[in-house]
Order: sequence, then structure tokens, then C-alpha cells
Amino acid sequence: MHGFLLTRHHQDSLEGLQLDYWLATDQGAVCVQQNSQQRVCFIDSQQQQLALSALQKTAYADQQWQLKPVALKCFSGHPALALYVSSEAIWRQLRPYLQTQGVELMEADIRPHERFLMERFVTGAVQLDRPPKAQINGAFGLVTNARIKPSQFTPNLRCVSLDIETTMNGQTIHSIALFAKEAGGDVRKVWLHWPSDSLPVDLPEYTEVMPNERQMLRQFVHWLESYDPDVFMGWSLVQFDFRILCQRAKELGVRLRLGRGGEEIHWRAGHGGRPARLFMPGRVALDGIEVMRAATWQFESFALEYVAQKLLGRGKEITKPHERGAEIQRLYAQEPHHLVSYNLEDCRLVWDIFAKAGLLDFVLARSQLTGLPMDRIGGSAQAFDHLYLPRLHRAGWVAPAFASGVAGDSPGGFVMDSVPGLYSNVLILDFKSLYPSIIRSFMIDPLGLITGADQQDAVAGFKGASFSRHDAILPTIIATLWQARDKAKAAQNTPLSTSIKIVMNACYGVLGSNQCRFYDQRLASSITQRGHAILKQTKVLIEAQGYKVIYGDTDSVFVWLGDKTIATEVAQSTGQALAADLNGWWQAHLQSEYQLTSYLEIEFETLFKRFVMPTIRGLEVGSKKRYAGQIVQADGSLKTLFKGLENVRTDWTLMARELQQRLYDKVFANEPYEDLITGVMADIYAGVMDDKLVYRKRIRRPLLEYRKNIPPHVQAANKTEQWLVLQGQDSRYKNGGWIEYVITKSGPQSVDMPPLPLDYEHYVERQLMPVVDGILNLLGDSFERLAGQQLGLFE
DNA sequence: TAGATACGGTAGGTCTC
DNA sequence: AGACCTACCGTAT
Repeated sequence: MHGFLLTRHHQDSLEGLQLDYWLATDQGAVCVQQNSQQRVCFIDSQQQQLALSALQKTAYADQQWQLKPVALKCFSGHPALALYVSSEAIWRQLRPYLQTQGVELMEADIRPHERFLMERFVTGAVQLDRPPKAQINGAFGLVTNARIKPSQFTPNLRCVSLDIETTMNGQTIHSIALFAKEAGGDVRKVWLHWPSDSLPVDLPEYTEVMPNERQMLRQFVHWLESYDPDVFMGWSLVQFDFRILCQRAKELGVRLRLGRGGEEIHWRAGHGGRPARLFMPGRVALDGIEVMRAATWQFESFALEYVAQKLLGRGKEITKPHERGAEIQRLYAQEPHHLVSYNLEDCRLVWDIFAKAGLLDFVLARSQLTGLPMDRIGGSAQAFDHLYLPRLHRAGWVAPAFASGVAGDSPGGFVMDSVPGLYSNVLILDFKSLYPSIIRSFMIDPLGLITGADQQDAVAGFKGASFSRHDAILPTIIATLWQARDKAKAAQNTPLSTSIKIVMNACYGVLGSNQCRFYDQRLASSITQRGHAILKQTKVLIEAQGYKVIYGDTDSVFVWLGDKTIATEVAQSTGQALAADLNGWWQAHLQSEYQLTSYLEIEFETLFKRFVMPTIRGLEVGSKKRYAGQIVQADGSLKTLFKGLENVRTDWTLMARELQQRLYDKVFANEPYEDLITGVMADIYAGVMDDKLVYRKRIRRPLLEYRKNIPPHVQAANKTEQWLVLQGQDSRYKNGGWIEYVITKSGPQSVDMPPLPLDYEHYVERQLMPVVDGILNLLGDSFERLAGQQLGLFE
């Protein structure tokens, strides 16, 4: 029998430590229980006496812990001892005590339910050695002490999209909506809490009206028990909807038994920027925002309205964000039938976003690759552990305790000085997954770093590192991921190839983070400094072919083919030929110089027909991480692409961003631009551009924490807060958030407040002029000249 | 319980003349 | 008033 892991927990039971796994299978939900398990961690044999005497001082008898030699070595080179503890309660006492006694515990942070999976190489899908026994109510199957193996099973999950509407303070729930698409048709359900005797009219047929909130919650739980979903989807689902649901249920004395074994669900706040967590055995709550971020989707705003508009081309039924809260209250009071349909529509939007963006496939792929639970976002360090530790143990080693490697800074990517100017025919060559390919080619590996130290044939790294050619684990993991990614790409499975790319890159990221147990300056530097060398040498090789490299960042080089007219096809084949040459050179070089196989792979990625590399503002030197260029799209049309420039910066006004787009288009097309600029300037002064003069910026901290200086967006927020008090309204910015503000003749103020005359001089000088001069100066022209002419006309 | 560094630009704030 | 430094934000890779 095969299944896919939904949730995992551990707890003390009468039979020792118990592990609970919930699986989705083709025969419904299955609970797998493993009894009599133990906590395990490791101790350096040098600390044996210290550990023993500390343990014997505790109140716990020998049967509750065991310290045994095992056939594993520590990174120190000494043999390791394993400490087994039979209950979580005792573990919680022993662990801090041993640590205060100076005993260093290795792998003590690996929780037993994770260790059980990883030591069996199980990530997302599992195979059971026996069928489950159906439970009395038939709702799920139970297996005790199964043997489990990894599997490639892909589940058919039963999902449901959830959304609630509440009063503005979240103290009362008006309605709860669920939506799902099934083969047999759409599932629609809205529970409306309506205390009055006179029922509202025109309610959609899927509405169920309940006389009070308590009964609404009960009915909601009751319905879900029989629908029995595997996955809840939503928008801020855990942070908002489940928080309110749990809070209200508690206040009203309703038990939200939504766990699959009848467990009451618990909501736990996140601490220190971490997301909130939900305890719900057997079901997964997926927040669309978190999943999209993890899948590297980027939006100017993750408001449901905005994402739906961008992705689906349709938005919510109530659009103005500031009025939304009040509008919902009005709807509930006056037009409950509209509130019901609005509530359901939000569910449907979330469902459609998940479908369109392939989010569920992404979550499954990621879980299958990393072994992390489906609802765990981020967690690169854990994903690394899940893949690395079992292989390390098989090789006979125990992972070091935290922060035991060589500390110190490691450089990041190498960014070339750029050659500013306006060009034709610039192409980008790009190393595909440079850091993973360096890890793979140069045998970068935490274990190899230890064992390579006294191996004659080791590969030299940086900062004194040398890496074993024989013991490397990470290069093998990368190789497997790399092949899987090529396969996913060939099958056009984007969610899968995206997750593989993220996991591969995270393998570098965690090694450079002192939060990772394998952190060592020599590991991170052997990757990044090798990258520097590769990029510099690549530039030399290209220039030896007679082309100029005008820029490069970390894994890319920008090659200028010369301003003569070149047919697109010719430029493209030049790029491909260059890439092929370089790949061949690196293969030969690594073989002859290091006797290594090169997995470095440079690719011709982009051809710019026209290209701008600006200078730093007010200087002659070229800028970095800022450029624009004109690409040829698949249908033959031209498109201008911006990187880093004002056009892509959300903290610049729409006026400046749009002007930059139109101005660059004109310059690339060799069209006159004067009228465009003077026209926009005239429009600003005429007051017809006011709605495009709004700044939007995040207030990243609570207002009171801005002490050293008060930037304009914070000034605007402070002013608004004072005004809100006078209006008798609630604070809006006290804890930060987003603010939209304008610069008026009496300073910055938010768009919430009654409008004042705008400071048009500010906008011309600080928004229009920088954008215009950014490109005109390269043409020997300037805004000053244009403005002077304009003034001349008026004189 | 936790991926990283590199970069540019604006505006606020301080120092100097 | 202008030079210089720093805080803050958003971005590239």
C-alpha cells in the first residue's frame, strides 16, 4: 500500500514514545502509529565520563536512558556514543541539563518523527508493508508498527478552499464559506450566522442559515467530518481564518474537532517573524501567499485582489481595499445575500489561483524532494538535513553540533565593473545553476572537507580547504537532483523543475549560513570564490575571441557583439557558438588541471537588440545591477526589459515608471523624445497626473522604532496617525505595513487624508529628472537643456 | 526555528565653513 | 550651503 505524508507528530504514550503519521492513500486516509520509539542524539566519546556522571546525577534510572557506543565517528575523528531516551518528557529534562554540564549533544535537534523517516530515506511518499485495519466508523485505516519504504506515489488529494467573513475587529464571524471543484461538479457551501427571526431574502441555494455563531461553527465542523478533506487552501489561511476560528470556538465553547482522529485543533502564534502554526493531525492547511512566495512568484502586492487580477484577470467583488472592511459590515447588515456570494467568490479565487499556478503540484513535489511536511515553507536547513544526514550516517559519521565549523565571513557573488553606454547587439551568457554545478564539479562537501584534509589526491578549495575525491556526499545529491530537473524540464513539469532548482540552490545557501550545522567558512568560500575565478576567466576567454564583455553578475556575462547591423539569427548562433566553446574549454581545463569532470554549463540566454548600461547618478562610472534592453519576443515583436531601474521599483511613482518605459522605447527606436518629456512635465504642472504621483512604500517597523531619522513615508504615517485620532478612527500604521503617500507643499502625507496641493517641483526634480537624465546623459543630452528650451518658449 | 551577499538611490541628519 | 555619513528600502543574483 502506498500513501503520501500529510502530517507527522510524536507524543509520549503508555508504550513509550509514539510516532503518528497521517497518509493520503487511494483508499482514503490512513494513520500509521509507531510505538516504543526513542529519542537519539550523539556524544563525542571524549565526553563519555562527563556525560555519564551527569546522567547518573539525575533522578532518572538507567532504563530510561542508555549511553551506548555505536559504529560512527564524529567530525573530531573520535568515536561517537549514542544516547537513547525513551520518553519525550524525560528528554526535555535531560537535554538542557546535559548542556549546562558542558556535554555537547550532536543531532539533538532532530525530532524523532523526522529521524524515523529520514533514516529510511522516506521523503513525501511511503510504501507500507501491510494494509491498514479499518476503524469502527470507517473513516480511516490504522496501521501499527509498519515497515515503511520510500515510494514514488502521487496522491489524489481532496482539497477545499476556505474563507471566513468577520466583523472588522474579528470578534464575530458572520459567515464561513467552502469551495471545491470535483468531477461531479462544484462544491459550494456558505454558513451564515443570522440571529434575527426574519430570514434574509434572495440567499443563494448553497447558503445554510444558522441562528447563532455557536451552531454555525458546529454545523461547519459536522459537514467537514463527512466531507473529510486532506487539504485546506486559503489566503492568510492560518494567520487569519484559522486563528479566528480557533479563538471564537474557544470563546463559544465549541470543540473544533477537525483532526482526523477527532483531535481538537490548536492554533499557535509564530514567534520572532515565524509564521503561525496549526495543530491538525491528518489535514494540511496551505496558505496561498506562503506557497507562492516559496515557489518564487513575485507580485507587487500579495493581496488576493492583486494576485487574482494578475493571474486570472479577475478580482474580488469589492475592490477598494480601504473600504472593504466597512463594506462587508454594510453587506452583512443590509444585503446578506451579497455577503454570501462575496464570501464564496473569495474561496473560488483562491481555488483558481492554486489551479492556475500549479501550487498543489509544487507543494507535493517539494515535499517529495525535501522530506519536509507539505505545509512547511522555507526550512532549507531542515531539507538539507533530511537529505544529507542519512547518507552521512551510512558513511559512518555523525553530524557536528551547531557552529562547530570555521567561522568568518565568506564573500558573495562577484559583480563586474560595468562599461556604461548605449549599445546594439548585446547578449547574456549565463551559467546554469552555477553554485550547484561548482559543488558537483569541485567535490564541495562537508564530510569531504574533513576526510580530504589528509588525503594526497584531495581537490584544493579556498581558505585552506581540500576536498576528498572519494567521500563526497553532496555532489552525489546534486547530481541526482540535476538529472531529475532535466527530466522535469523535458516533461515541461514546471512546478517540479522549480522546486528542484530551489532545493539545489538552498544546498549552497545553508552551507553559507551559521544556522546550519555544517556551516564552515571554507565550504561557502570554496563555492563563491571558485565562482569569482570562473567568471573572471570566462571574461578573458570571450575577449580573446574579439568580443567585449561589458558587465557580469555572479553567474552571467554581457557580451557586446559590436554596433554593426547583425541579423537576429546570426547574433543568436554567435551566442550559441560562444557558449559551446566555453563549455568545451572548461571541460578540458578541469580535466587537465584538476583531473575533474566539469559540470559547469554556460548557456546563451538573451539577445538584446538594443541595450543601455547606465552610469551611477552624477558620475561617469558604470552602474551595477541596473540595466535595460530590447529583446525579440517569440512572435517577432520587440519588448523592453528593465532590471533594477526605476521602472521595476515599486517605491517610485507610476509617473516616473511609465515615463521611463516610454522614453527608453523611443530611444531604442531612434525616435525623438523631447515632446514626450516636456509633455509629461506640462501634465504634472497642469495637475492631470496627480493620481500617478503617489509613492507606495512599506513601513517595516513599528512607527515608534524610527528614532535615528524619520524618512518621508514614516513622516506621512505619523501625520496620518494624528489625524486618525482626531477623526476618532483606529490606528492604521502603528505597527508598520504599507503606506501610500504624496509630497504636498507642506510635506509628505498619506492618501488617507484630505488632499492638499502637491509639490510639483519635487516630482519634476526627484522623479522625472533622474529618470530622464539616466538615459539622456548617455546621448550627450540633459533634462536641463530641454527644460531650458521649454522656459525659453514661455519667455 | 533560521539560505546568502552585493548594490544603488533617496532623504534625513550632522559637521564644516 | 554644501560635504559627508547613515538609515532605510527595494532590488539582482
